[in-house]
Amino acid sequence: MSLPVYSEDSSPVAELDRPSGRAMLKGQQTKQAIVQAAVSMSTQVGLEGLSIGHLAERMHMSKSGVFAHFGSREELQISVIREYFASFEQEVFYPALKAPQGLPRVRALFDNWMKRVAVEIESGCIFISGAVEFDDRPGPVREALANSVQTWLQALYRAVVLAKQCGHLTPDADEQQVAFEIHALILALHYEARFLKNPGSLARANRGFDDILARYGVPGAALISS
Amino acid sequence: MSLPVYSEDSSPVAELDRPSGRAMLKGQQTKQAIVQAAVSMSTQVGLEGLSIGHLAERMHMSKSGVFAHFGSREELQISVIREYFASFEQEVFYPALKAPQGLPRVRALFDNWMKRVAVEIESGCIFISGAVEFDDRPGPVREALANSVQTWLQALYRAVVLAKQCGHLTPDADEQQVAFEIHALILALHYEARFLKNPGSLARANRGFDDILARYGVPGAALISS
DNA sequence: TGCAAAATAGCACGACCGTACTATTTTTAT
DNA sequence: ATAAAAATAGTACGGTCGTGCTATTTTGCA
Repeated sequence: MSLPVYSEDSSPVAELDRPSGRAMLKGQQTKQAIVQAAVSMSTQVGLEGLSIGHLAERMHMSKSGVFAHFGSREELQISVIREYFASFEQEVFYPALKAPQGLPRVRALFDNWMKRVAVEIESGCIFISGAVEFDDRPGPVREALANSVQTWLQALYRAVVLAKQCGHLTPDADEQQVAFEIHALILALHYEARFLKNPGSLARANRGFDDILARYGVPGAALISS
Repeated sequence: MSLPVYSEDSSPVAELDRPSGRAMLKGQQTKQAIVQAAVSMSTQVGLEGLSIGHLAERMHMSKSGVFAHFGSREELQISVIREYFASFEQEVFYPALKAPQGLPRVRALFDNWMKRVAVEIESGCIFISGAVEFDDRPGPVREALANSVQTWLQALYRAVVLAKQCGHLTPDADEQQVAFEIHALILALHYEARFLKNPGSLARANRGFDDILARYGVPGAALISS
């Protein structure tokens, strides 16, 4: 065995981390590949179920070879959370910024979120499984996880606030309430589709969102302004 | 050490299992006490985090002494689920049957559920943590868990159906949708209060329920009929 | 009261885990 | 090409876990 093969992802990791400057060190490439495999494993078995031995096996590396990149299991878990959050941002948050402020953007955020969760019905979601695993287990892992989730929920909340400021929502609409109910729909979808395998959950989450807009949205407002 | 002391619960377990006949065997009492301690542990660390060693320690018994009552870890977990479900039934479901059919009963079910979850914000909920742990881990434990949850959600659903039949809900109300959204509120409350420690979650779940009734409920209907 | 049965304890095994320590190989820069 | 540095492998240790096996203790009934 000469050099570790990144069997997880045949596409080469971006050769350049920073566009200018020296190419990514070999170790950094490997680390990146390990983290990606670790994310993939964690979605299925959770951050607690993630084991360095299994990860090494999947990477065709030795346990100590993998371990050396992180120095501790906790650091590995935190790296997983960071990577997962980054992919979430790229997939859900940033694309929605192309939609105009107000309801269109809120809807884009929700739609992108739904698309991702629809996939995660099969693969699992670290933000949900991690929340259960680190409920009352204080420490840096819990902090990293909670920060990531809060950051995302705050972004959603701000989009709702903006929508109200645009006049897309009725003046009595409580932005925190709206964000809470959107989050609720996603959680129920994940629970009922992934665990209970109830059909129709996806449609119900979508319908729930439409109802929220029907309640708090100003009819046609999103078409006029902005 | 003469006989195991049930330090977990000083109140003696019901001396008579069946009202007539022989008193409960000593072993059955101990088993019952073990299961109760196991439920208490599982709510905090999950069904996967539950270890026979820790359980034995808490019971002031030997590992093998505890183990002998169940024969396997899986059987212990299933016993925990059964016990948890039974307590859920006693606390949430049955008391709500005293409320009249229709919206009052739906509201009673929700209120009792909320009361329980409010406590579980500190202690944890096996139906939620277990769902994440046994997402894609087939086997008898997953089955027992999913069956319990489905039974409860079905009961909630039937109460909604009844409410619509009573004329307490508008004809266009989708009973499955209503049940889904109620479940969603509970899940979001648990997530945001227990994991994120967001204040105000309880009020938002309550407000969400009121909004559901405002949308689908026939105003004053619950006061007139039944 | 004594005896069979049930309950509990004691002990050991094999598996898996994170991780420390050392040796070897590969990479990087001169 | 070579030496320093980085990356990876090898090995071992202590810990925890579920569980099988065998003793011992406790219980319940004749």
